[in-house]
Amino acid sequence: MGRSPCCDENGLKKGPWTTEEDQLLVDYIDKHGHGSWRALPKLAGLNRCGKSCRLRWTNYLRPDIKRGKFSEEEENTILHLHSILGNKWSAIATHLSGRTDNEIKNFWNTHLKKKLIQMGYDPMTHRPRTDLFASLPNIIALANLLQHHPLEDHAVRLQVEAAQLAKIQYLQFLFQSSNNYNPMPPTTSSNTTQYYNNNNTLGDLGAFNFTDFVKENSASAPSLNLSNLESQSLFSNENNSGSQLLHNPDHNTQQVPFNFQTNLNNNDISDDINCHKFNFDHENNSPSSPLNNTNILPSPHSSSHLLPLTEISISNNQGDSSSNSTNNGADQGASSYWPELFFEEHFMHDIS
DNA sequence: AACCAAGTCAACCGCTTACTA
DNA sequence: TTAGTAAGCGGTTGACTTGGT
Repeated sequence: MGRSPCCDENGLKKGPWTTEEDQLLVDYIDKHGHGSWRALPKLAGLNRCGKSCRLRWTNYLRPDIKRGKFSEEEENTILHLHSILGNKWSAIATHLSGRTDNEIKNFWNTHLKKKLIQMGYDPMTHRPRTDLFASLPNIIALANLLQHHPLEDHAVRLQVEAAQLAKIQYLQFLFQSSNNYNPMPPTTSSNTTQYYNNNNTLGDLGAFNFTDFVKENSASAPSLNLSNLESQSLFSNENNSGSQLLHNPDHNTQQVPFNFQTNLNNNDISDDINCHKFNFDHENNSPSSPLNNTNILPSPHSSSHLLPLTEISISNNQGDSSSNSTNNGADQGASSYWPELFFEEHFMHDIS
């Protein structure tokens, strides 16, 4: 496939558009429509490349563009859709009338991403961040707190939690580095849980004996006992509500966060997305998203402001052009099966 | 008032897919 | 089937703005 020639040639103008150029473009499109973008600049009397004209029109001059601050509702919608679609800005934009993909992308990068990070959540997976470096600001804040309010109960408790977090993080690191961790579903036929490397073979540790691990650690972590784990269905195929795993022998399906699992054979997934249960899972006490607890997400029944999600495809995106640079959030959510369960809130509380 | 750092956002770049001859 | 072109997309850049010192 050849690349379209770039506009550097012929000394075409680049950079910010003037009002005169805008007017020329608007006038031309009003009269003739855009037709071929490549041919448009000459016909419209613009010293720009067609691509530049198209961008200017679609991102700025189009009459149906809504400008100005994003409303709270729009913000919620973006968060909601991003948790499902990842960085599919154009797909997200189709559900926010008047907003362009570029605008949404900018808004995400400058506002929403930071917001999630500040709340301690990974903006790509929309899940609590479990890496030590992500927790570092909290630990530092804790240290400062202790300096100013030494030995307060709350501060002491936080300190203990921070120390435990560091320990757990170290454990996780050991497992991952030993196994070249790959989130194949753990086998449930016995208490021996096997972990696989990228070739779907056992990693260096071979079969990791979860039972032994639990026994060894249950003294310091009360929730780490098998009956607890079983009752919480962590290792059951049923009711994996906190982080649902899509079991599929061909390994092409992905784990989708927030209990979201769409029927891949169904083109219209709007019902799945709009009506899916995104709320905090009280039964298992396992929040799977920052949005669950904080009501940032619109409730499934109040999402009437969402346009139908009829064009969204959550198929295997391996061949998608957008996959060349960064994974979308849903993809990344699939990359950590049990460690994330392991670090669920009840675990963290008990282990501290 | 001047400087600097951080934030914002329009525009560009480079890639991909779709379409067509 | 192949190659060229058009258009769409997401990431990145850089000019501009804002706020702090």
